[in-house]
Parts: sequence; structure tokens; C-alpha cells
Amino acid sequence: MARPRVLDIEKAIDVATTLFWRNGYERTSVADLTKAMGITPPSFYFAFNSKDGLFLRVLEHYLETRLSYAEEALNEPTARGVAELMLYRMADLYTDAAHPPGCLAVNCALACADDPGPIRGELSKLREARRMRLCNRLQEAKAAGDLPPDAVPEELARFLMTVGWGMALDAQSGAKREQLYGTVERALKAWPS
Amino acid sequence: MARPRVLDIEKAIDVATTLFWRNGYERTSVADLTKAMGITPPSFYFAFNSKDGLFLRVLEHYLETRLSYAEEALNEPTARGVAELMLYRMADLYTDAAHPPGCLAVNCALACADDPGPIRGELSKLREARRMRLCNRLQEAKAAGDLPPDAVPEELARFLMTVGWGMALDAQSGAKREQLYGTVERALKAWPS
DNA sequence: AGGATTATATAGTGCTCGCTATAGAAGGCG
DNA sequence: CGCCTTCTATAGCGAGCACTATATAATCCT
Repeated sequence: MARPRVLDIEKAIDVATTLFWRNGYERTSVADLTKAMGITPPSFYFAFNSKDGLFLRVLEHYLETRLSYAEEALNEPTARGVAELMLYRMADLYTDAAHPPGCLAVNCALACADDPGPIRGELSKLREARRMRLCNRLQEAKAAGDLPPDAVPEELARFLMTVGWGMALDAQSGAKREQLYGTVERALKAWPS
Repeated sequence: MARPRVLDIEKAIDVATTLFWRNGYERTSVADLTKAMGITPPSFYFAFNSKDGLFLRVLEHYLETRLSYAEEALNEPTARGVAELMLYRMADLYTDAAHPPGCLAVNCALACADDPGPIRGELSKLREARRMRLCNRLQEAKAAGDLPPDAVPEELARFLMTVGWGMALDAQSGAKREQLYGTVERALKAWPS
């Protein structure tokens, strides 16, 4: 009908992902985003409605592409394998030179307000959902005799997530992949036999 | 010589600590601070010079009062005791109902810029210093035969700090003290015998 | 009390924030 | 082409930010 759209949404989301990842949600301004995307504010708001709206899309994209990489671990046949692969893939993700260090969700989690906007809630829901999936998988394992009878899936899942978040912070502070691997190996020593 | 100061610096720092702890550095405005302190901006700047200056004092105070509580663990006679007490005290601190949940330093770490101001650098230095102290203590232990010869103090220290940071995030997300205790117990299972 | 001194309060600085009203440029269809 | 639709650019909105210049009030020393 008319002038074709020139903005590449996919690429714009990639750019935004990098900025949010590196600087957090609040420290990334719309001006930064539009400048990096090479567009002007009206185009930005036509495409994404709001900064919040863009961030939610970035988060969704991050969840689908990066975190799913770690959550493939849930398909491992043994509970031990699940724990191992999940931690190693987290360590890989948080130290992937193709992206800023650390975890996008963790890096932004603390930098968002508690009351306004759906962002903090979304991040919290995301963390809870990940732990629930892991917990469910470990419950299956326990039912199948793949974990000792005294193992508490909820506790084990929380432990793994805690180590993962800690590694995300460590990576963002500059820790190298091998150092995270050391932490992973150490943490796995706590896994029930 | 003249009108005596009415502002209670100690109390003002306490108030600021709570605000920074709960909302992070960036989301706490000078207006929020002055309102909570019951003073006006000029008094604020007379007393603290800048928002950064206040934050550094808050951080110093936090380090001396709260974190020293966790670092008393370094005085434990055995390496195992050091690890145990440190993790438990972190869990206690992060779930102390007298303060907002989580760790002030962690809550603010990600919400600060990387280039401007000395804040991020200060937080990073603080984390590094804590790990170094712990690492040195574990090296002593190893030299004294209190840790196996194949133990790597640097790796163990990093592991403990990682679990601590993860717990800080978990607590800030609403985890209860007993749940953190579960994580601590699990983490301690990874400790070399 | 007088007057120097110092903390306070009012009001406002320039800046950046997220966001948008208005107007102009670019292409498909008759 | 001429026109209409759709995207884009310029410019600026009000609000909030960290911070401060000016003026006022309160105290101690003489």
C-alpha cells in the first residue's frame, strides 16, 4: 500500500538485548536504544509501544534462545546429568564472548522497581518458573528411583538455581569460564549419590 | 560558635541504608533520601557532599556492621567451621527481618553504571577483598593440614562467595531463612572432608 | 543585648528521562 | 502522473533527576 517498513525488528531486538544485558534496564535509555538501532523515537514507539514493551520482547527472546539452551539439560536421562548439564551450560552462557557477561535476567532483576510496571514481576515469575520446571524434573527422578528417597527435590532445585545466580554475578564481575567450571565441579560434589 | 547541627548523621545513614538496600542505588533519589531523613537538600549536600558520597559512607557502615558479622567466621578454628559459619551468617543476614531482604551490596551492584563514579568500582573491590580474605584464610588452613593437599583455596573461596551471592538474590526474591539453610547444608556437602 | 557565624528553608538551575504532536518524505495504486 | 496511505524525522512535551544560589532563622561569644 505504502512505504515499506525499513526497521528490522529482529535485529533491533538483538541490539536491545545487548544493551540491556550490558547496562541493565534502567541505565539503558530510549535514546540509547534508538541511537543503537539507527531509528528515531517515533519509529521506536510505533514498533514497540514502550520501553517496557520492548524489554518484555527482549526477555521473551532471551528466554527462547539463551535460557532454553540451559534448560535442555532437563532432557538428560539422569538427575545427575540434569544437574551437571544445567550448571555447565549456565557457566557457558554467562561467559559467552558473543554477549555481555552474566545473565540478562539477573543483571536486570535488581535494577527494576518493585511496584511500577510488570517487569520485576515478569523476571520473578521467570525465575520461579525455571525452578519449578527443574523441581518437577527432579521429582520425576525421585519417583523413578533416580534420586535417594531422602532427597528433597525442592531443596536441590533451589540449590542449583542459587549456584547459577551466583555464577551469573561472578561472571558479570569478570570471572572466567574455567573459574566458573571450578565452581560447577565443586557444587556437583554436593549432589546426592 | 553558632547554631548547632540538628541532623543526626548516624540516623541519617541508617535511613539511607534502608532505602538503598530496598530500592537499589539508582532508584533511590536524593528527594527520597531527604524526605526520609526529614531534612532539605542543602543540609543533605552540606553533610554528604553528593549522593555518591553518601552511598560510600553507607557502604562503609554496612561493611563494618553487617558484613563483619559474616566475616567473623574467619576466626573459626577449622576451615570447615569457617565455611559453615560464613554461609549460615550470610543466610541470617539476608533474611534478617530488621532490614530489607538480600544484600545491600549485591542489590546495588548491578544497578550502578560501569564508567561514571567510583561506586561500581568500590563494590567490585569490596567483593574482591572479601574473597581474598577468605582465600587467605583457607590457604592458612591448607598449610596447617586443615584442608586436603589437593584442595584449591581459590576455588573453594570462589564457591562459597558464589553460593553467598546466589542466596542474596534468592532472599531478595522472597526465600525464607529455612530455605536458605537448606541451600547452606547442601553446599556444605561439597566441602572437602 | 549585639553581631558574627552557621545551619536551615525556598526556590530554581540545567539536564535527561520516557514519550508524543505535528509535519514531511517515500512508495503502491489509479 | 496524482493521490492516498504509511512510515519517518524534527522538535518539544511535562516530569523527575542531582544539585545549588540566595535568603532566612537560630545559636554562641563578647
